[in-house]
Amino acid sequence: MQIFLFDSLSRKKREFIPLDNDNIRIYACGPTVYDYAHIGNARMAVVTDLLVRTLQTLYKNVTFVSNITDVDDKIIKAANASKKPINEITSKFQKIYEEDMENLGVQKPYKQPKATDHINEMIEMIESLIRNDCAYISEKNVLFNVRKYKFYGCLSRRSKDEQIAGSRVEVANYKKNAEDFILWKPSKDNEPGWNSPWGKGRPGWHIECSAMSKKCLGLPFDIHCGGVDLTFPHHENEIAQSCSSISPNSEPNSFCNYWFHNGFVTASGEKMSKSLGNIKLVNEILKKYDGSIIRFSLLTSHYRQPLDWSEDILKQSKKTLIKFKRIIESSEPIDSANNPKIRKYFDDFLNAIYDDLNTPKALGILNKWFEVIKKSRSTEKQYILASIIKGLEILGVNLTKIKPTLSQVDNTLQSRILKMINERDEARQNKDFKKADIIREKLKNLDIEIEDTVKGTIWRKND
RNA sequence: GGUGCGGUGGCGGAGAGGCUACGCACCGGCCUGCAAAGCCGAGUACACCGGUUCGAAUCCGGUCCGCACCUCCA
Repeated sequence: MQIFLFDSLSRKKREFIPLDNDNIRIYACGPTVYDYAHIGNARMAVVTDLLVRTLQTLYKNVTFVSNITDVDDKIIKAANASKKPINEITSKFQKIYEEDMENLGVQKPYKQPKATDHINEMIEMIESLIRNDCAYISEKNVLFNVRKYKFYGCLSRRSKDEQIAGSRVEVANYKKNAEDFILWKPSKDNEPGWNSPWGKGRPGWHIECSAMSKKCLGLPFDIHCGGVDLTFPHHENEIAQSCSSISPNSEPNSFCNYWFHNGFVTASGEKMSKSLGNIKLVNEILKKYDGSIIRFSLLTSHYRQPLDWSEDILKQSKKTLIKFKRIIESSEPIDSANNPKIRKYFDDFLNAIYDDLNTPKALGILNKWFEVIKKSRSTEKQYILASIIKGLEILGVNLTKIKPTLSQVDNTLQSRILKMINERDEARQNKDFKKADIIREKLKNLDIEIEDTVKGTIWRKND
């Protein structure tokens, strides 16, 4: 079985062929830690994590590196606004990010390099670019000369002239060409700065990923991941820098072999933005829904498709997962390790995932199996069930923590509910169904749903 | 203006020339004091207009609409 991935550079689905079978190397542009992570950040992390897990089914060693951007204009702004030191902001939000992602079942990257720990590597790379005549110094800035890289635009497919024509950005007068981008810029007094051959300054945005991917993985590596919005200019510039630092006009694949981009998350069909006030924070959603439900929701559509986020997706996912949880918990577990009978079913699932991570198709297969299990009494059904469990494992969905409800009910309300249920049970025993129904109605008004089972009456709070 | 992605049943969402996924909701039935849950069953679809073909949601041409990027942004 082979894995196929859509490569944004060639815009084709390509079979994944590792550069080194014994070590698969992946890099993903990680978060800028200046605020809470939103659902878009989460999609990127979850999808990349799924890619890693998928590769791990076929390859023993998968080295996944994802950076933390801890020096940036937005961070400086956030620090000034809150009047707190920069590292207090970045360490706080890095911690929150890591906790949130852990809740979503995202495995920790093998390495999580911080930009501020790699200033020297960035300076070295900038020096090599100057040496290779691809960068120039202008008014204490160091800029990359886009005209010196003949493949510039290969990823985003933009011609330079067209770009300039429609550009909304004002061209700084220290640039030779409008598209040239900053590698190093002087720091103002109140900004963080490092000594460099060009004076006290700080790095431009793009150079960090080039420097850290090279340092942590070596060049070239297998797959570079990120959100589609990063295609231009961030990834385009990374290619230009990384390749030009090797030697002028190095081919794009001297940097990395596959480009993996995930689609955007929107809210009510529009981009999440602070001005619209429609940013959905992972931290907030986690208060109401288990991380596995959020993760599952993110996987209900294909990773390259746009995803319009809504509470409906969460509700539906929750239902589906509770359905799976019930059937799994009511069945006897079997040892699933390398059982050929399981393999037979499980390969169907794997094939869907191996086909450019087609999670909706894979989920469809899981649901079909679910139907089979319901109808079948044969021993075959336990193999199918084991396949469902294995499938959910690949998806990184952990059912153990999912409860029918996550809503908090305080003790007073709880005892009140139990009292009412007792009253109702008494009424039912006395065949006073009218009274019983009135009590149920009252509970319903408190958002409490009840269910009479053989084991007695159970209740849950509706979200 | 340029670049890219997309428009599939009430909703979500795969598929990519004949096998018309899948889930949620809805409807009918079983079960139940009644509900709920569970089970059984039915229906509804490929933005529009042309063309190719025995056959198109899928290929070709055109039209309309939506979103994103081109500026920090996952």
